[in-house]
Amino acid sequence: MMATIREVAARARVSVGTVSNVLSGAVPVSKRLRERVLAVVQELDYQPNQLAQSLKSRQTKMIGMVIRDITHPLFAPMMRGAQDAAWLQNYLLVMLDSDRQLEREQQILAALRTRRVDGILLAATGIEQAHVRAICEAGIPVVCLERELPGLGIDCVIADHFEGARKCVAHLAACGNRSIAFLHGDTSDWIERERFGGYRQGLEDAGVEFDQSLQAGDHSGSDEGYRAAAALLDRRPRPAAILAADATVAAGLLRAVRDRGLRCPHDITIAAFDDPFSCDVLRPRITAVSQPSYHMGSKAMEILLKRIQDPDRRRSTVTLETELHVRESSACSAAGSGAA
Amino acid sequence: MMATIREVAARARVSVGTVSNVLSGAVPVSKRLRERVLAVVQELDYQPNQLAQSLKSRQTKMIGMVIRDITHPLFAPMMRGAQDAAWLQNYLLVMLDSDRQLEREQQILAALRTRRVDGILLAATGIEQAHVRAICEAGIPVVCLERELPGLGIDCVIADHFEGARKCVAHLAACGNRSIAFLHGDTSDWIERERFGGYRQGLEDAGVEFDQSLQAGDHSGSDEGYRAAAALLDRRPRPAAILAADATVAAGLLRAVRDRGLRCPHDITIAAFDDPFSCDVLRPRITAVSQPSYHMGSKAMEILLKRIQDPDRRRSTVTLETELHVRESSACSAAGSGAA
DNA sequence: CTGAAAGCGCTTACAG
DNA sequence: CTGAAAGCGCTTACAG
Repeated sequence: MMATIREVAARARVSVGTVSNVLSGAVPVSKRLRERVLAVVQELDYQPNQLAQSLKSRQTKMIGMVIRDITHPLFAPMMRGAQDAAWLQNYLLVMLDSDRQLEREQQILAALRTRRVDGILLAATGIEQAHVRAICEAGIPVVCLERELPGLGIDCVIADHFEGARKCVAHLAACGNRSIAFLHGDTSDWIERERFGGYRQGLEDAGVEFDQSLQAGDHSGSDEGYRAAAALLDRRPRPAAILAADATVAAGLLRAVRDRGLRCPHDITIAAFDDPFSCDVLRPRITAVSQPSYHMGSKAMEILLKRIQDPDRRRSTVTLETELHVRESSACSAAGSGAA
Repeated sequence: MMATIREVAARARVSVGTVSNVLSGAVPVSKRLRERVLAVVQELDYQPNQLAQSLKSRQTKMIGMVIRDITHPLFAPMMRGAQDAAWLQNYLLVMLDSDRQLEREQQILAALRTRRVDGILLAATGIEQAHVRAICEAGIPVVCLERELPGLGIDCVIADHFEGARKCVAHLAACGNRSIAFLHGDTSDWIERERFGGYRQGLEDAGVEFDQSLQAGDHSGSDEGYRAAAALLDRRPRPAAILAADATVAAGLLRAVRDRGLRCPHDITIAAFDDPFSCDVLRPRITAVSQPSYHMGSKAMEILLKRIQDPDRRRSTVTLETELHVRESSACSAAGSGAA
């Protein structure tokens, strides 16, 4: 169906080597032959078979990106960033969705390996598992997104959750909120712990004493968040502000606020991580600390491509700043009612 | 770095053919040799090079899916559906995002072609362009999602927008709404015209005369929707219900409703296409006619794989039913206040 | 400048 | 059952 280099060569009455030389440009070819070859290429709509090229050159110019959950809004910009950075250097980014299933993730990694992708970007789940180790040991460069990986000696790109939380608390405090509660998500997660650490730092910076009774929750999930938020909201005196540690508990928080007929920010100030409600039509819009997803994706790709160039490069972890989006849910005169 | 079949053969003291036979299972191999081979395979963590396999077998077991805008919520379930259907038949689905840029789409298609994917799923933009034709002529099976393609003779999977609109209007009418307005999106788009057609059919079914003054708008976009919706809302008497033709004008509609302090569904009933605000925390939740994205993806993949098996198969267009999600924005006693 | 040949890592008839 | 050989579609020294 598709023309091969041999057919092109035959039709142009040259050797296949010459066709290859014309196309690659690596070796000079006389104008006469070059034009004859190009004419035939055009005529046959010849496209070199990259499989064969890759077999020789030992590179596929293809990067795989494994996404834990393609429906999660965090990842769309990340994929964009990675893809844009890949194009700049003539790599094709292929995206795979593991749907939070470890087994699928494993199959995907195996499939990428057997197809000899030049590198892999991991925004996945089971990143500490043996199958990732196998990939690394097979010599395929890997860059991990979102969290650091212990032991595998691979590059990572993460967001500065600690500092993000600190900045957010500073903002809340600057608005005059003294009793600032923390609505926990999954407390066993590194990211959550960083955020909590930054929260405490923020309190300290603001000269507010940490109050154990202003903490609630220890699991992710909208219902979990709802229950924990209810406990905080029903406390007397009610906290002035609540910082939700992840998007799922923030959703629960919002429901709890509404169920009580509380108005935000009038009765309660709210902020959350991960910009949970990208939904523009929601009112009030929620103040959020978001990860720089696009930048994380592009940065990770840049690092990956550098490592492909130079496998002995020093391993690095890049920490990128989060962004604080001040919106109506924490509006106050001190900070401006900044609707972005 | 990665072991080759030759190294395995040498180490197991057999021929490469024998290794291949053991691994493929196509030809019986004595137990003794098989075990020796498998032991070495294990020891070296040998993974066959799919590039070489594909070169021989002329199939890559890889399907490419081109997505117009990976950030658009419509596509996530579609990708999931396609991926699940692909795995079932041992194909790897790779997803590519064209970011609504025709040039990028073109590059992606070229990249997929040169990598000899076995088939392509298209949820793209410039599908009438020459570069798609080139793909088809190169003999790569293509299935198109969302809308039919003229002339190329390829399979398509689309949603029944006409019937979706008709059902929705039937619901609105059953709730007692007589004056049902239509907020147009991009009137040059086939999908929009289908929806409008279904709307008119629905009115007719309900015995309501079509009223030209209950139409507004002719472009997509939140601001465009806002303006057109404002015109409808400021009309006296105000329409009882408004059906928004796409997600962007629906967003504008919502803003216009709020700006006027109108309460929904008390003052006005609202419904929209494409389930625009997946955002669970939005109140009221909006009644919506959604495309069966997951099913569209899986169906398209099934058709594609069938065509790969049998290139001479009869061309088909599959039309799938939309889903009507009745929610608070159109709550009424007649239809139940059905929060799904 | 141009062509013949070897080789990338596999699979698959074909002998033995 | 097993191995030697040809071939998938390319690229790249190496002669000429």
